[in-house]
Amino acid sequence: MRKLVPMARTAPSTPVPAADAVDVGCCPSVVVDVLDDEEAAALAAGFAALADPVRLRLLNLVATAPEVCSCDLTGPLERSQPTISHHTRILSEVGLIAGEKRGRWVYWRVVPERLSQLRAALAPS
Amino acid sequence: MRKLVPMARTAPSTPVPAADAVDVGCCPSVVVDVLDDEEAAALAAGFAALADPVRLRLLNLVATAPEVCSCDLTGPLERSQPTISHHTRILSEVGLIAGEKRGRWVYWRVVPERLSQLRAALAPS
DNA sequence: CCAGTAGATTGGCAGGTGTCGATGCATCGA
DNA sequence: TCGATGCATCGACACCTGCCAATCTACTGG
Repeated sequence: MRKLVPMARTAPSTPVPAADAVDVGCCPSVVVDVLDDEEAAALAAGFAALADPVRLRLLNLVATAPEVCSCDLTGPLERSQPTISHHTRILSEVGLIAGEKRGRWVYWRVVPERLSQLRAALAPS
Repeated sequence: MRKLVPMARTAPSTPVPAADAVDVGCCPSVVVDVLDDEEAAALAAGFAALADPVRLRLLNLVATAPEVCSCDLTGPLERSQPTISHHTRILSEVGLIAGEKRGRWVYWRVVPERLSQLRAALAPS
């Protein structure tokens, strides 16, 4: 710890008096709220799903079309079918995409609400 | 591949005609643009920095105060000093926080512009 | 100059992650 | 009914990541 600071700064013991009370009720923000361990873990899980280039491009492909079949992902993403299945699974487990099986194929679409939640977590207000 | 679709859907070959031309020039969006490998990798690196509960809470502590000393992070985050140093390094390497050394201490603050960039990548428009 | 302190670095370990080939399961067409 | 196909699962491998103890570096105060 330090004894004296060369510049005046707010005490870390009182970061922001009562900002968590203004919480919308659905999406805590990293910037304005005070995160506890659970909230941080939940948000981290969401961002972890976005922390891979292949998954980001997969999400991108699904987002820029009404819906996309799994079979149309292996080509553009240049990954094997099991790998694509692995990534769609991860994205769907955190609720970023949702799949519907029709016949032999699975069609994916984005879940914009989930995307908005993660985006709100980075919002300054 | 499939021969016939049970429901009409847009061809994957033309996801969105010319959306990348409307790019702001600074922040590609997963939802509206067409991501290439480099853009996806850059974004993924940013989200990877947010994909850890300890780092999220660290960012949270720094964001909810004008600036925070490293020595004031080990306590709330309940991690050793090398681990805190490890996390501040990762967050600063992706530009989410910036540190300034004053005397024996390093004071951290958030870089809101970088946060906005990542947030914009999740924006629907 | 020297002892004390804040922070960075190193080394090592345990667990997680991305990838693919092989295989299993369900569905469709013939 | 049977072969073909789209997708999920499994097993294995290489790599990455979070963590800490020990150590190093830079700065302060005496």
